[in-house]
Amino acid sequence: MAGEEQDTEAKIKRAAEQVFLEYGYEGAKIRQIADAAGVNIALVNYYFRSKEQLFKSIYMENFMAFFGRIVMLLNEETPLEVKIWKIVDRYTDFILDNPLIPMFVLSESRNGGTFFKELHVREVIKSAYFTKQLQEEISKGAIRPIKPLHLIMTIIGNIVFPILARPIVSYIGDLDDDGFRQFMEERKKIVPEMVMAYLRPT
Amino acid sequence: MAGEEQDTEAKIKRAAEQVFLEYGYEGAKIRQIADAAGVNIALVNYYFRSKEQLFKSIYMENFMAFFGRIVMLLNEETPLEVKIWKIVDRYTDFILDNPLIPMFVLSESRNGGTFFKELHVREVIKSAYFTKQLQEEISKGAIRPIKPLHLIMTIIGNIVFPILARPIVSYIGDLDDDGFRQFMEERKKIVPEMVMAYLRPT
DNA sequence: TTTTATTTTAAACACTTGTTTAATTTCACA
DNA sequence: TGTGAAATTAAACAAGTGTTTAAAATAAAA
Repeated sequence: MAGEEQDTEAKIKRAAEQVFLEYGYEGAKIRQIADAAGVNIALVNYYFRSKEQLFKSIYMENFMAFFGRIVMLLNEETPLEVKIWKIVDRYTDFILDNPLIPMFVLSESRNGGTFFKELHVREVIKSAYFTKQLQEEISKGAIRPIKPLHLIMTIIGNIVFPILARPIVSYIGDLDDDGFRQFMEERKKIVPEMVMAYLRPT
Repeated sequence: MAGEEQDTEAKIKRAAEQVFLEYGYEGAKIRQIADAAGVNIALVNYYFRSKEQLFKSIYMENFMAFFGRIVMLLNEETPLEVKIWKIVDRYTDFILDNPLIPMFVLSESRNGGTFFKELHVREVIKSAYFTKQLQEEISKGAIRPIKPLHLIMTIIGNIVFPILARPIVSYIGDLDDDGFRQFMEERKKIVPEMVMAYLRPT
């Protein structure tokens, strides 16, 4: 079975990611991570020095997955309306495949845990093609004026919020897993239509 | 100074609410709560039996504040468009006054912590006047068809999501407290306009 | 094989956790 | 004023926490 087993360090990291994503920093326990990885607890510190350092590396990766995906989609060189439809479609799929990432990334950034600043996210956004593209469309009078941050918040919020509120949404709508997925699929049509209805000049 | 000091039980509960809202269930420590209340740690269990029970009562109250406010606004007997403008305005103010509630309510409901089911929220929504009103407007052809849950998610998500992502939003937009508040004020106009632009038949 | 470095382990460490106990103080009321 | 219940406290408890240590097992190098 050559190649089936991965090296210990990767095994620990994979286990830690799963546990951190489900329970958060405070809720995750080193022993639980070690158990999930099938290794001795001392090995966790042997490879990663401390719980905090292990957490940080995992947080960074997930923040980049969460955020980098948005930036990537925003900067594709497609016409604005096509792009908006595509963002909603692709990002919804991404979030459905990784439903724990948004709550993890957002909830762990509330109490001073702002080491995402190290990633220079602001510069990435400001220099983004999307910002320029939006400004041009506004200048042409093709769409109504709106700040990029408002548009991004609207698009992403409409996709991500139902995931964050999923237990409540599923309960209220009486939805099982398939039902919830279908609910999200329906939003792939509603959200871009709503955004475009707003942007189109009257 | 009669009436200035409240009774011990209330003092503990107020302190616990503040600590739980900021740090979550796992992050909050009994000793921190007792310190914030200025009482001996044994008193916390004396009045509330256990951490879990204290947490639950606080969670329930905040869930009701978060959710009851929505239901209340949804069920006012005003024309639909007026109502949507009013919901966004009032709920934004509510959330700005209680910015920690959304993350608290949502993040603590991810891991099986689903005791909000005890509150019979589903029935409240289904029997809501809003649901009926929406159906009537659709039948009349006054607005385009949409499921109530989609409309509610869209409205609430557009208000609440920026609050959940506030550290990131503030960082990207380079906003201080006033700047963020102004950002939210701008949304009071954008969100209802977007929703109405979608709902109005072509 | 012998030697050296790397990896893994069992056990303990020092500290924090929620909770309980038993004694003390406070206070209403007879 | 004296009595008993309620409120409060210091201290301890048992279990759980992240981390470290020192020895053992494994792998690599000589």
